[in-house]
Amino acid sequence: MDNERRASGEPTFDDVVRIPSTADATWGDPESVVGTALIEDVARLAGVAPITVSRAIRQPGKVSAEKRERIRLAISQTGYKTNPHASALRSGRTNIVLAFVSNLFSQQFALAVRGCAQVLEKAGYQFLVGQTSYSYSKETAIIQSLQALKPAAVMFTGVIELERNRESLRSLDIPIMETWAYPRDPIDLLVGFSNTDAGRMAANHLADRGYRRVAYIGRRGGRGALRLKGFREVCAERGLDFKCEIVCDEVESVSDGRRSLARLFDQTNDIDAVFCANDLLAIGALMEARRRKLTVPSDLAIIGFGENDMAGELSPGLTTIAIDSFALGQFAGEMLMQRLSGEPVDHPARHVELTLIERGSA
Amino acid sequence: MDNERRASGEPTFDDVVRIPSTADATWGDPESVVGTALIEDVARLAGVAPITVSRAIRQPGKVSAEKRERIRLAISQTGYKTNPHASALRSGRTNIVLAFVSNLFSQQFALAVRGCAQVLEKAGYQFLVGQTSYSYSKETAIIQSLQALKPAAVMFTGVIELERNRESLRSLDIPIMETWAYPRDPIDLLVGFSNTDAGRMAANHLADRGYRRVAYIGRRGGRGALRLKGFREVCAERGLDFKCEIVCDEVESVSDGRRSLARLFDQTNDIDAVFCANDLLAIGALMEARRRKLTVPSDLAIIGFGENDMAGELSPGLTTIAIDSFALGQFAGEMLMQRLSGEPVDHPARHVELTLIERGSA
DNA sequence: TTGTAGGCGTTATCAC
DNA sequence: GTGATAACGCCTACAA
Repeated sequence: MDNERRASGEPTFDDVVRIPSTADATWGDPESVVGTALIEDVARLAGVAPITVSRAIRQPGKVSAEKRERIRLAISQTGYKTNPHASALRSGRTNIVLAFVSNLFSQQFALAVRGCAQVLEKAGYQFLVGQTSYSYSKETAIIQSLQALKPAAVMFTGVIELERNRESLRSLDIPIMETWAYPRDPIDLLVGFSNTDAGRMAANHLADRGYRRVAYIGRRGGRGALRLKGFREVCAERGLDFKCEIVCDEVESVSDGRRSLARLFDQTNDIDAVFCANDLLAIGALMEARRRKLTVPSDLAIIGFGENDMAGELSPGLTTIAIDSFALGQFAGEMLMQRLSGEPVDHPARHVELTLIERGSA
Repeated sequence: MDNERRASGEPTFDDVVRIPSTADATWGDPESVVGTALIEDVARLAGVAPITVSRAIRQPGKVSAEKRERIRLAISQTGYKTNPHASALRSGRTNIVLAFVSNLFSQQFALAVRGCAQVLEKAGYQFLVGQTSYSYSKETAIIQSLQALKPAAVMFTGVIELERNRESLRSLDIPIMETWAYPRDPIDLLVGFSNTDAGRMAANHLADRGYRRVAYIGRRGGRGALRLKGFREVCAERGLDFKCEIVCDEVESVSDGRRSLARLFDQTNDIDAVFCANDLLAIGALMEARRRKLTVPSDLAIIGFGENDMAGELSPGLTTIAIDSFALGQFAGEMLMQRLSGEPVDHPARHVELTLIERGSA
């Protein structure tokens, strides 16, 4: 039959694995049931009032062990699940933690989100991710909607720049986590690093290696601007000749980096090193340099930022400034957990280390 | 001051851009207000009953133009936002669409999610993403929670294998989108492609190019198994010698591919081509081949799947089987929109094309 | 086209 | 430690 379908240009069906229900007792909770039980049903079955069931779930310590056990049984018999909307409406709380990334494409953000999710999901929170797409209007809309959505906490892979949004977030009165930068005045919690120092490290490294005529490729705004600021500071301090800045506002792909290096050479050939605001751009630049038969690093040195997992696999390997994004996410998760469980947070702003990884490219 | 901080080993603060509130009238809705207005407040201000406000929001056609205008004004004066939990509790509906990806790391999934989000957000839905982490137990837990969460629709970058989960999803009675495969019996809606055909295409291409001793690197389960099935079918049909399968259950990074090719050579040197279940693995294999001074494709041909954005940037370029993930996501979004707006969906299972992109590696 | 009445399922509050 | 009562904010059902 597949052969007939193929002959007529139709796709072959995939024989997707099906795992029958009988086999899944391993994963599901054994006694669960399809129907939609209410707290009242559980209460009746356990011979208690609904509120006691609610307490047994939220504050087990306040219910006698005997009733707690009866309720536990009744819950598993009925397959009862709390209705999160009813609960949220009455209590003003949910167990949802939201993370917003500017860009789902970034490996670094994905790692951080995963690290944070791992910590919070372990504690029973539901972790969901949204995109801000580098857009202020979308960020504003999202932050407006948080007021009514009542998440337990919110995390951003970035810092919030609009004062009004900062104010809105503060007034939510929930833990707010900012990351990926090191501002003086975070909204609430912070796990980040100094982008200025990242730029400084890049310039210092290039200066140490004897490069003198340098350029920058990256976004004009946000963190890119901070990295550039640090970079230029050190250029001035150490007498490097900052030749040129290539503004590249699409920074999500290798081809953006390749095109940017091409644009750079349209402007000048008189450079010996380039700092790329992230590793994807740097890898693209590396590719373009190779295409132009330039030897890296002797004809052109390239240094990146962010430790893409391909950085070490290329030849020459990409010299870059790494952060441990997964650990950053875990720290963020742990700090959020402290707030959520009412513990005092001694240091609401945590710094994570930048590490220069020297490979062949600079 | 920064210099002192640096001297003592402390990080430099980032001077993050701050955009004051006065400047953001451009982005926010001009008349919005901080406070938490209720539908009742809007109704009073507009001189109508609360239910009329509700109608003006949900079914504007059923409210006279004059009142609609008064209500619109009152809403913007009060900054009223519907409470989604109250709304969900009463109506059993939300405007949240959830997407679940097995792996936030994949460029392809990120593109698909973005395509889908773009369509649904335009229509006013809130689009959030969760991770299933290739885990059945987590997938099951997530699907259980959907019952109470009442999303407007759900999308998966994959198909659901556990019968019980398929049943749970069906009983939600909301649009369910599966993707990334082409099964005979999707749960509800499908935008996918034949993984079996992808494997067949790979084998046919290798056979056409004269390669005879082939191997496979990829996951044992899920779509990897389907691609392998198609690949082996054609190997048998065309007399290719299938030498070896390297099971690699971590498929998220280039280094996994590199290690897998090394493991392959531990088993046999007698191969001339390898099919990698995704491009990240294939790129890793390419790196490892280069490290071993093998010439690609004459010593070893490599073919991938999925069109990572670096595939075309390498040299030799990676020959791969591409799908347009962003378009897939958009199709999925459009199909979901049809269901959500009550239009009939003529073809609930849509097929997207596989395209063999021949570059240098095979 | 508009409005009235009532309840969605849970939990805060207060009383015992 | 336990329970009765009421209310969270909105929208369905029905009536006018």
